[in-house]
Amino acid sequence: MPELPEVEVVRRGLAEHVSSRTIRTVDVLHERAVRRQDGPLAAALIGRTVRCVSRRGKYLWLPLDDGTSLVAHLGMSGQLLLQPDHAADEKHLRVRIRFDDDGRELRFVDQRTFGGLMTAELVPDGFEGHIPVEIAHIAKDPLDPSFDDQAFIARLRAKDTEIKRALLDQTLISGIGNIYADESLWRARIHGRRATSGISRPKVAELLEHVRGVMTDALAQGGTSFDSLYVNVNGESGYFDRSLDAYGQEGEPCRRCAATIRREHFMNRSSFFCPRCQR
DNA sequence: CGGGCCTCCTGAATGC
DNA sequence: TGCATTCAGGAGGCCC
Repeated sequence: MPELPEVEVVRRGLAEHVSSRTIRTVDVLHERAVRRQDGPLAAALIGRTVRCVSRRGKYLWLPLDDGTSLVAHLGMSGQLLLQPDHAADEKHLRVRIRFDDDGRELRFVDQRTFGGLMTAELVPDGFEGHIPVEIAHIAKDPLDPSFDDQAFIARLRAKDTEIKRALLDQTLISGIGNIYADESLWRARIHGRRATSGISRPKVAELLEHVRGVMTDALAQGGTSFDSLYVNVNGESGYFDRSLDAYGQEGEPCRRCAATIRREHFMNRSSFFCPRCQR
């Protein structure tokens, strides 16, 4: 389940291996893997040179030499792999991109097909930088140096919703999924169903610091548990290697107070929390 | 307009 | 043992 830290690990791996390379062929093996695309993906990509690899929240994009970009979202089970041309196709290989050189090919592999690729024009984003127009509505993520803490705190407190819903709202703050939402709320000792409007500014600021803390911790572990040389990035294996305090810990003692971690249904998924620490 | 529910999908885990 | 059901969840779309 790739969230911001896992996607950042992928970004770093890709940046090292696909920057400055020119695309020669594109094979789409599963139509669903291409989203919101105007015309064939191949037509938009062949002959283009990759400048670098950027990320916002859970979205990745490769700026190209014609002012467009190749945008990727891993969804639930997506992987971007760099493989030798002769390597056997993965069972869920969806898109194959070969370059105009002897290096490895880029493969988009996705079992559940919740992820996808598309091309999008780059549009100016603030004072510097550009962003694909299709994801311009995605908020900055908390590891972005230009993330505005005070604006985030004000917007969150003005919302009429529950705090966990707000953390998962990618137009308010991006990069947080179910796992990091639960972990951040546990660290901040806040129940996910608390009303955003009822949480003080300092408490929201503290929660934001816990979001950054858990992501930074995960990124440090992700960096060591993945082999960046091969970019065999698998969100699930990284997640299982991580030590979690709340998510998936139903029935286990809370590491802080020893109360039993509980699980509740929330938004058609699960929430894990400590009933004593998180009132 | 915005909150919040529904849906897409496949394979592992669970139930009987 | 085997078949059927449940569960996992990111985010666009849609309803109210």
